[in-house]
Amino acid sequence: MNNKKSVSIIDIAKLAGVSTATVSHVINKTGRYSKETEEKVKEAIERYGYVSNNAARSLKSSSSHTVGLILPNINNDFFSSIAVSIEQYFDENNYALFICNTDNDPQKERRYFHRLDSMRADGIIVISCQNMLESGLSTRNVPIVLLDRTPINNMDLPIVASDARKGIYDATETLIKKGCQNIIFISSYLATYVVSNRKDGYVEAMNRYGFPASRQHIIQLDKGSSLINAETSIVDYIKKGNKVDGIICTSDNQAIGAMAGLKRLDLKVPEDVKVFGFDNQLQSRICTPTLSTIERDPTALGKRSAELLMSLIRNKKEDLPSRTILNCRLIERHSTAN
Amino acid sequence: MNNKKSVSIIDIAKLAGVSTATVSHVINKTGRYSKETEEKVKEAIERYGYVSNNAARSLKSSSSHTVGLILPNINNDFFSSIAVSIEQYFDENNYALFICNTDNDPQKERRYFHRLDSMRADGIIVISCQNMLESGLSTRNVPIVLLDRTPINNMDLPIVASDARKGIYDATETLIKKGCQNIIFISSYLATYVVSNRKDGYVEAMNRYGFPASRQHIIQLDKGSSLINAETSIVDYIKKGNKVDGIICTSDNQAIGAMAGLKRLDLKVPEDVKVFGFDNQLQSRICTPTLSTIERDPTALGKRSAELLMSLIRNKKEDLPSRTILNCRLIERHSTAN
DNA sequence: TTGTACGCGTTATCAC
DNA sequence: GTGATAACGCGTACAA
Repeated sequence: MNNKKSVSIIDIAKLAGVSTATVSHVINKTGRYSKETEEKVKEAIERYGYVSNNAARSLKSSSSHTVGLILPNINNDFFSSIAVSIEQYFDENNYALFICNTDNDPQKERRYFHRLDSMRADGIIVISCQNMLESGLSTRNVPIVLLDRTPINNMDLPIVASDARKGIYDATETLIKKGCQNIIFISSYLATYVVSNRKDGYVEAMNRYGFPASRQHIIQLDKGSSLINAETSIVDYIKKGNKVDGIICTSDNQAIGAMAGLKRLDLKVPEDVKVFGFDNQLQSRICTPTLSTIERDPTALGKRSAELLMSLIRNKKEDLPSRTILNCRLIERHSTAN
Repeated sequence: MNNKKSVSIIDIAKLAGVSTATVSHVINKTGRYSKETEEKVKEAIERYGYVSNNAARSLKSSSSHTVGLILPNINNDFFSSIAVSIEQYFDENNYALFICNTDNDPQKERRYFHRLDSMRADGIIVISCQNMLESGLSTRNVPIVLLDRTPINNMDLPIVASDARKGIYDATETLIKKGCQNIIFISSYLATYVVSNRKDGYVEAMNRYGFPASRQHIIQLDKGSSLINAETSIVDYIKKGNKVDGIICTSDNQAIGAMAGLKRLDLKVPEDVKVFGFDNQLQSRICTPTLSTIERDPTALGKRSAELLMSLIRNKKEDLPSRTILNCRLIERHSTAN
């Protein structure tokens, strides 16, 4: 279309008075050539601003030196931190990262899969928004690593995730040990498999200490702003006569919303109700009172998954862990103080 | 490497008993063919999970149906909102968006430019981290749109940005009209061209109303956490004996840090000091007191730049605005109340 | 509806 | 040890 000016390897070869093979060798530092021709070629490349055509390179090598990251929403601290971490790793290793935002739309996830496949991506890291993966994700044998979310049928793909179950368990246990008797669980609208781990952690801890954790102790929010939904939900819940002196949330925003609701009801945090958020997002340090929360380590998650994918790309399939589960860390702030 | 299974158009042609040309036509809905052959071809594609090879397609057409977005840091609400907006636009138009994170590193920005060039991107949107663009950014005539930040030499590239100068001017004027006598300006460590617009807005408003706006009224933060740096800077500044009853910041985090510093000095917001943030990030609604701020509209910025780029890609160079400047909106909350 | 030249870089083979 | 020649990968588009 608009690329009359495009300079190809052939032009460089002519200008340097050598063959295209030699130019290729100089560029890739393969094969043998004299210092002299190296100079000539490099000068020609410099003078004419030649940039090699990756399309041609990918066509021949069936590899684009590109890796895809499919995620639900970059507009989220946790995911974007993961993305930054992965991007850094691959940049250092001379791979480009293609970030694909699915907006939590399974259709879009599938489309991006095909596109990555089609552009000969060398590997894919997926934070899936699907409960169940389809078979035949990729026509070729592209290495795939599942990150954070683990669809029911993992299809033997390696997984890197954080132990949210354990994190929530610890948080719940902490509240119990601080004397809370009526701890409820607030969870997002998201597909069950995402939150089921977290709910399990809550239920396990409650049962372990002889507290009930039935359906009425669990508030499932509607889709929309978790901050606002949590606020109205907690107000409704307490107005109905339910007792609450502890809340475990599946996000910091839910917790902040819940605290706003409690304030409207003249309940004090942490004196009357203790609250745990999830993810240690910036706002947990800024809200009043400051929010205790559960930290997953997005940087570590990103790095681990990137390393794993790189090993797969390099064909070292042996000795690779099929599941890498990183611990969460409790961060106690004012919202759960005694 | 690892793609023994890769199915090409040739395989499909053989299996359907037609030529590759016909397969290509069926896929692209070009040319004419019978319903019958269409069925055969589609079935073969389905059965063998054929995915067309974009590398070959790009090689031939010199276009990848891919657009690049180069930005300083996805791990930032403002930029990631822009990215989401742009991604949606291109997804609807059947283009893939390649998001490139430069980490504010000019070297990396250049590398990504080359890579996009090399992979035959059809267009590029850049939020540059460079004061000055180099010439010869692209070997080919790739359409480029500058977004948000406007390097000194814009090289006649179209620009989409928000009128931060006017936004800051309005905020400053608002504080003046509320009776503030000693308004200072806190700006980030960033390269001057990014903040110079904003500083201009502050200086203009101050001068307009006869207030001094000299170097000592401007605090330039060091690199690092703006939240923490703003806190310590404002404490130092006031301890030195400087009077302050109004603060204009170039980010919400700076404002929140500044408010923390004021609290340490037992100064009350908004009674003793009124504070304006910038960007209307989530935390401005959550902090105490809630923060007045200046909103740019990332979604609109993204959409406008995407539309503009699309027009350029479609070769409609006429009648396109070389500068698109969107207004900012003041959002007044508790930190500037009377 | 098909045959086929083309786009461009890679790499194995061959020549000096 | 240096370098050239040419086949190859795969989809597109024009001529037939």
